[in-house]
Amino acid sequence: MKLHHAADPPFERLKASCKAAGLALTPQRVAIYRALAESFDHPSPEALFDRVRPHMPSVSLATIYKTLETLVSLGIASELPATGDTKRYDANMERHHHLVCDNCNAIEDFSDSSLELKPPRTKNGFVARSVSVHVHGLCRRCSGLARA
Amino acid sequence: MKLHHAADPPFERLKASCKAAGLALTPQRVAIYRALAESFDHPSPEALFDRVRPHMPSVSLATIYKTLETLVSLGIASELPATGDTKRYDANMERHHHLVCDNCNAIEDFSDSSLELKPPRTKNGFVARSVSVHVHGLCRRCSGLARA
DNA sequence: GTAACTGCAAAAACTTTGCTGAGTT
DNA sequence: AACTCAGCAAAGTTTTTGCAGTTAC
Repeated sequence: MKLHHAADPPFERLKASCKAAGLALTPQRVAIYRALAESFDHPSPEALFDRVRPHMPSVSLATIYKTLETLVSLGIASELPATGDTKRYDANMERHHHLVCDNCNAIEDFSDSSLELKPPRTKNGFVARSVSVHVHGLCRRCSGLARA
Repeated sequence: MKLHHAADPPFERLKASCKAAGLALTPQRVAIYRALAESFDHPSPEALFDRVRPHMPSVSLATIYKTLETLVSLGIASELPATGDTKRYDANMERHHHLVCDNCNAIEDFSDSSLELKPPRTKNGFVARSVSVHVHGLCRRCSGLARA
């Protein structure tokens, strides 16, 4: 199946971003960005590695790290503030917030108009640019386990 | 000077928590918790190590790590969600939010009634317990540098 | 006195870097 | 053809672990 045609938003987005920055559009970047864009659990580099490998067995973990850094610098992915041992990434650049499981460290997106915030502003010399909300608690699975 | 008398809230808090949990009140725990409670920049383990060492030259970094984990399990400190290479801790357990500098990774506390949030609730199987807000931007120093 | 804790050093886990052959433009 | 990039392996950080002597209770 042919996936790299025009109606492939992640591919087009990556292509445009690379072109604008003068970077090569390599198969690794395509595969890694696609895997990230299709993930909704904010994967660690290692998790992304495991998802890309089936499609591209030769890929290396070092390339995952380098590529994630590249995607962040292109502005099409971000590193999430997270607790725990590894970095976590997200390709969803729209405004959204996070549900963080304090037990298993899973992170899911959510949007909630009751949590809409006033626009960032200046505070005490600090120049605000964006706001993110973390709701901590227990995810469905862990809260179920806790009850069992 | 005598610091361990009754009018020493951090010491009393730690003492009570240790007693309740059946843990020993060691000089290391006292020094580390005190250093954390007196810090307002959400130090990394390494930074805390540097602050404790002048008072207790024999302390080891491994003890800092173990003690921070203990303080979190006692509920008198927390690990912050953070980007970057190291963990960050906070002994301020009151509701407050964070200003995160995207340039130097400094984290400062702030409270703002305009950011007061509705109480946590259940969402899609997720059981919410607390909410934290991260305002990203540039701290006074970095925004000043950016302008210079 | 007993149980728990610290410091040390080694190990493990995570991330970055330098280099060379290969791929993109 | 020039330049950039991926993969490998080694190095660098950060964090955890095991153990023996020491300390708190």
